[in-house]
Amino acid sequence: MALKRGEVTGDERLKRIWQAVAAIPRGRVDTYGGVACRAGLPRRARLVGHALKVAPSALRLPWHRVLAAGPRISFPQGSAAYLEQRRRLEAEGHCFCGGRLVSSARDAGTELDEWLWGPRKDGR
DNA sequence: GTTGTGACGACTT
DNA sequence: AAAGTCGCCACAA
Repeated sequence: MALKRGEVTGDERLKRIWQAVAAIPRGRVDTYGGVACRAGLPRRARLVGHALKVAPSALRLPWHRVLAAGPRISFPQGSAAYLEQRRRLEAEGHCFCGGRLVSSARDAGTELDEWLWGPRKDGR
């Protein structure tokens, strides 16, 4: 309807991204690239950021669990958003050092993949 | 239609 | 290790 270019405005993708973000379990974090990949949109990390920005608060998306590569918070250090995200992450059992998120499991050099989503043997 | 910017990431120098 | 560059795409001016 109403949309030209033979496609939607991207709302479908936004929903997909929101769904992927909502699927992040508590106490777990993911990166923009990871969310994009899970949403079926590889290389669209920026799109994920945009999706989160335009995401309605009514969705109750755990946006604070989405971090930039690093893992670090994408917001400028010291900004309100940065502090809030950090606080929420700490409330879920994460630790922060400087601009970097430090997990107790990561300390030994655990692979980021395992640290992020754990071993998935279903081969998916 | 072009340009710049952005809640990014990966690669290259 | 740090900075620069490119890719990718949506949106505002």
